[in-house]
Amino acid sequence: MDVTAKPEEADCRAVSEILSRVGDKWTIQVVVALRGGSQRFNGVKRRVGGISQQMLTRTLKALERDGMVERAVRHNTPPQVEYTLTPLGYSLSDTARHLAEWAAAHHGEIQDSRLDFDSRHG
Amino acid sequence: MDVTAKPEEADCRAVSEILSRVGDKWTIQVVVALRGGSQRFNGVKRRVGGISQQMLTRTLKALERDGMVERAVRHNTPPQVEYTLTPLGYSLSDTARHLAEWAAAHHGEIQDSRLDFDSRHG
DNA sequence: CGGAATCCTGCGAGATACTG
DNA sequence: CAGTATCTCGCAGGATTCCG
Repeated sequence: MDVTAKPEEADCRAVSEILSRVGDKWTIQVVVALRGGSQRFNGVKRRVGGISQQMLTRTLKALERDGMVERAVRHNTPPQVEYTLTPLGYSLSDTARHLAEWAAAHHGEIQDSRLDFDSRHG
Repeated sequence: MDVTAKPEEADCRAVSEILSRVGDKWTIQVVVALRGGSQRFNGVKRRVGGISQQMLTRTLKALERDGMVERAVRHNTPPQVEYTLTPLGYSLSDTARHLAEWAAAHHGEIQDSRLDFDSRHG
């Protein structure tokens, strides 16, 4: 964050920073999937649904790097890896909840506006 | 929104829905740029900084379609087009503020976690 | 000034196959 | 089970040019 920037500009950059990090297709869904508690790799995969192993691997690694999830390995056969949300990860999921509430509250308005717009234009 | 889905799943889908709509590179920045009041096309362009006319045109049109901004045309020479945030657009910018606060609060933690992670791995 | 039309590019992300 | 390694493709988004 640039301390010399004006508050509003800082806000703007901050938001776009998180969005570019968190606004991808899977990150939030994975975080939400982990809210209930620790999950193993394929457990998360099942919960998210539609995600490829590759994207899940990437997403989890990125989240681990950012301190959002913790990775615990048990060296058995078959191997087990548990993923757990950190407090930071939880706080992100709370923010996500806020987004979800906004979406639920205004989804109808948006749909209507689109229909109206589309009917007026071609 | 699917009413038959469980609450958590609904949340999850709702979040990813908004994110896929609002999580692009420019939407939020344009909304934030309009918080101060009505702006003309190139005014917004200057405020956002780094955006191409094409992307600004697209972003504004999408926001108009969703009922987030209003477009008012004055047929003079030179032509003038004013863009204004609707109440719905304002409410989105408030949600964005929330995201910004989260980012500001945890940016340091994330940075530290990344440095730590990168030093332990390659 | 405020766009529309066109071209071009990199990256997000899916599918598949292989490994420990 | 939990990954890694390629290969591929679509599309977000940049640059440039043209129009009323």
